[in-house]
Amino acid sequence: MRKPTLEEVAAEAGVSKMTASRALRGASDVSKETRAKVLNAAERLSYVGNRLALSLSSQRTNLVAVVVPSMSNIVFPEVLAGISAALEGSGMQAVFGISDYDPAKEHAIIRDMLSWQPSAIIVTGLDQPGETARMLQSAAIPVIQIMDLDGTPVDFNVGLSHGRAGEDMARALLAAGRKRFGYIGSALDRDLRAGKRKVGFERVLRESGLGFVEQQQDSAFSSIALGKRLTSTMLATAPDLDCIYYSNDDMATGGLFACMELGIPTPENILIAGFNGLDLAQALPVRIATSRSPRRMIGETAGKLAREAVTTEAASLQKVFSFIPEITGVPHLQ
Amino acid sequence: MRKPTLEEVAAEAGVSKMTASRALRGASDVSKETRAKVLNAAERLSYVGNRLALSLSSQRTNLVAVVVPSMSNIVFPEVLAGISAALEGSGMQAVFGISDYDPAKEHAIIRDMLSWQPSAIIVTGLDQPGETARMLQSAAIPVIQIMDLDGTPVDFNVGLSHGRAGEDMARALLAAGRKRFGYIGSALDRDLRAGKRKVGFERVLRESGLGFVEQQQDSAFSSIALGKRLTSTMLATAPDLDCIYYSNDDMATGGLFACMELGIPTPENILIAGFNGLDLAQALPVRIATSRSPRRMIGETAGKLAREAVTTEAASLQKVFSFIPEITGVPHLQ
DNA sequence: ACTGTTACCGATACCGGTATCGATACCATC
DNA sequence: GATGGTATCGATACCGGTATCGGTAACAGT
Repeated sequence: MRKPTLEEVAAEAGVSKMTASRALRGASDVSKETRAKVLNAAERLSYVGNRLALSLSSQRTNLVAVVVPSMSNIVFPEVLAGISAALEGSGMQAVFGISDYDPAKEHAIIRDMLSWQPSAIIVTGLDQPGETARMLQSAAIPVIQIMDLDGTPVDFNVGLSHGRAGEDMARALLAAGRKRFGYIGSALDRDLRAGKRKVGFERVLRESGLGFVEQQQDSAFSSIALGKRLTSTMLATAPDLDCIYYSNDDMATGGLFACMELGIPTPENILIAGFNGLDLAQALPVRIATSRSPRRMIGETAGKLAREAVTTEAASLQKVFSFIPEITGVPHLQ
Repeated sequence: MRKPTLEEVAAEAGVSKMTASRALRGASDVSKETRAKVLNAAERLSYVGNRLALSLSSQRTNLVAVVVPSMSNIVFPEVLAGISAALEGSGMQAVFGISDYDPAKEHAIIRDMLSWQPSAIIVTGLDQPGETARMLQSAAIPVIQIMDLDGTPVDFNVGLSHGRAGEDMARALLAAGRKRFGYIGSALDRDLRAGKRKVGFERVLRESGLGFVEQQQDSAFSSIALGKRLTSTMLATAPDLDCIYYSNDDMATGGLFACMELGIPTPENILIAGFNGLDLAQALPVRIATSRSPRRMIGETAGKLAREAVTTEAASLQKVFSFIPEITGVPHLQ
């Protein structure tokens, strides 16, 4: 009652294992009649090939390992969908792992993934600890680091500069005439990219002799509810802000909802600014300012790169793919 | 420059391959000194085991294949996160695939997944075509079908009755005094569970001698933007509705935003009802009615089940796990 | 009739691990 | 000193495929 093996299919078809293998793979050295016999036998036994054996034997898995930090907002699922779409039809398969923004867990997951001998690996960010980076390096497969560009990649790099994204947003908001800034973030110790955006933002503020008038941070991960709560708190103590920069759109959306409930006109009194350009942010009854991160595009690019990197000579491929997020929803730019 | 094999580690440590294998796995038949030598050698060569070989040899992969239809809203990512969390520390690894609500693609993906000889497989829904169901059956591994309960499971079943969820929502809305219902959905031909909710909802309406006064459907997949657009259209031709049932919370949220922009008071004039109980829906400045689907819980249950099913005798395990979504946001029930 | 091609197929050796069984050394026991 | 038990290790045979090379048959050319 076990699953049939190639050997059994071959026996059923009255040929050798090797011939059966060739027939099923559509190799050329098989006569039409033999091929038909084998295909037929495989059909009868409802044979499903064993990729463990295939991969062990052929020394290539066509697996692409993907490690992302989170699945709790829509950003990384969209990246995964992009990767998955780019891989479709190539015979390659993505395998996902979630690190929960935990470097130790990330290390363990990457190690685990590598033991499956993937043909390429896609990891989020550039800030892996040295030990992890070394492990990636010695894996002898294409390593594609995504989302972030601020740092030194192991190999390939697809993403955007979050420092620059923060700077650009700050410049846009200053150009829109805002002066009294608040910042609301969450889990910045773990979401390093959000931290980089904040640093970039602050840098530009300082250049104009400004800074954050008020800050609120929480160790929990970002969510609409958290953004709403922190915003209410902040506005209670600092009602004279004219702009709040959030760690991302989820938090910003919460901020907008808080303003709506408090009856504070946005963007007139307070301009809400986030990051990501989520569909949600686009559909909101009141637009918020945001930087559209090309998440899907990053995923697709990374997936395409994985395809190419396993077939093409690595040296001939572009190493860095840089995207610049478009800023939308800043009133006077519209 | 290839990756070192167990053989090489053994040579480095001056023992046989078999002894090295035992030492690395922490088996008992190895002296402390030998074990140390092997561990040391493995460390020096930065050896990473080859799970292909391990799994092929030991005949168990500890892989859990997971097939979901979509990654474009937060629902399935949350399910995946639940599965992933439940598997953590068990030595089992989840492998995800996305079917895009396409039965043919689903069949291909499942076939592909099965070729990796997973220890268990989790698929979404109960409505796989016969061919697919047969393939699952003959895989001789635990099959866990999630999300839906309305149908005949192959093996294990974790989810909720969407028909009943639709009925319950209809009853709640009727009890709240609503009478003129609209329905707005999307891609019902593909998202069968949304269709089942609609059917259940309509069944209850009919029992009260009612029905949908107006319907809007689109072949595109659900999104906030689509919900917003369809709602605007519907309210233009049928402004006298007092309740709109949506295929899910994304669509409903779009509906709410449309009402806000049109200045229609909700829930006073129009009660917006969705499905899922997304965090978003909870945080909205105006609450919408929704059924909280236990997505994370379904994922965790399925993951836990996968763990147990591979170690425990299948016959001794509960086959069906039924969840009943809680309805929130219906005014007079609060 | 003999040789050379071509088309097709099978035997064998892997891929990198683990299961299993047997071998060896050492010690205690009678 | 012979016997038996225990601890430790290695040889061998797989797991289920594929790569590689060699063999056979059929046919064409001379």
